[in-house]
Amino acid sequence: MPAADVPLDHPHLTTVGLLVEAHAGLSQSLERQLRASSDLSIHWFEVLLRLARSPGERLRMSDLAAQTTLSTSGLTRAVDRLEAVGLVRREACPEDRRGSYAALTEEGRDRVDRAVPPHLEQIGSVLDQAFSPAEVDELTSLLRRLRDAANPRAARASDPDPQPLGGLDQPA
Amino acid sequence: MPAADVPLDHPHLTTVGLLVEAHAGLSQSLERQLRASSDLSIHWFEVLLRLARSPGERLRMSDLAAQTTLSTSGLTRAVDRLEAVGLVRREACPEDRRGSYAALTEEGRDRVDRAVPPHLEQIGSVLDQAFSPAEVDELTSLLRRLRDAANPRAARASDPDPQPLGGLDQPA
DNA sequence: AAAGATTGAATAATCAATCTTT
DNA sequence: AAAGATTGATTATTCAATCTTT
Repeated sequence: MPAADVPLDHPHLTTVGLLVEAHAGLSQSLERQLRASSDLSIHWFEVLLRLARSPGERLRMSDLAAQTTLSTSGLTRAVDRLEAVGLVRREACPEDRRGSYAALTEEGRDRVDRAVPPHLEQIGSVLDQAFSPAEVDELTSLLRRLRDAANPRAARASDPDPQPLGGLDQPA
Repeated sequence: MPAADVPLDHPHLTTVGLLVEAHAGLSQSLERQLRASSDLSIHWFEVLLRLARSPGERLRMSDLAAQTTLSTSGLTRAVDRLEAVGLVRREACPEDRRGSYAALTEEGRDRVDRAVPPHLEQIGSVLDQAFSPAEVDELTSLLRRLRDAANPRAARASDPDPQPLGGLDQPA
């Protein structure tokens, strides 16, 4: 017999369920858009964007892995494929010869540059449909705190400047 | 040369990035917990939970697919595996013989019942660490609207009772 | 011996094609 | 012919093991 006291409809299960559904829905819709406009998967776009934002448009393999959803081996394969189509190039790492950089090629940079505007348009259309600008900010702030609580590692890996809130002085 | 006017750091990219990171971080942490306490993957748990919440503890394959992140073929394989370990059973569908039900077995029901409490504890510990109760409600409401905007199909598939906010009368 | 990165083997997810029933 | 579900082939992801450098 089903245990009557197991809270199958606890609100926290709903919260997590909605996070999963929101993520899945948005990912699918963005993937479709990126595929159609720029022939990129959402994962490829994510990798290229992270590189484009990094100094020298390159990043150590392990740092790049920490900034994406991929394991280090998963990232190795992804970069293999990106390299095979000429969007990314591996570069040797002079100061630590164990290491390796993934660097954007000119073609890779070009592809992100062209992919970003229609991508932003799509994101904007979803967010504008659902929220006021203030609510987008509110959502962003809540998601950042959730991310920090659930995944302290990624919190450090990305977000070079967490929150320009002022007031917190010396970096310790 | 890098196009100077491409907004690589547009706030909307950050919002989406945080959604992805929050989802990945929470999923990983919940997966670890479920694996350790109940030997279930987060996907299996999700499937079993959806079934446990459904009338008769069963659901048509396609409805179940619509409520999860899986495609119909992905769900077929997942149910194959769940059936192989005895947590789910397929049942014929009398009123439409093309169809098929996935139904919880007694053992399956037992597994969810035992998995839910420690799972809720883990979710609670993350949410309580990051938010006040009012903020959890705020986040939930924002996520629901985002989900509805990004994925109208899932919005209908799950959530039998969207929001007990009152005021909106006839279902039309 | 530990860190950075890669590889082999195993697992899981998808698309397109197929089969049955409506 | 369309809907529900499954299967074959392909692709992607992970874990554990390996190799090189520190």
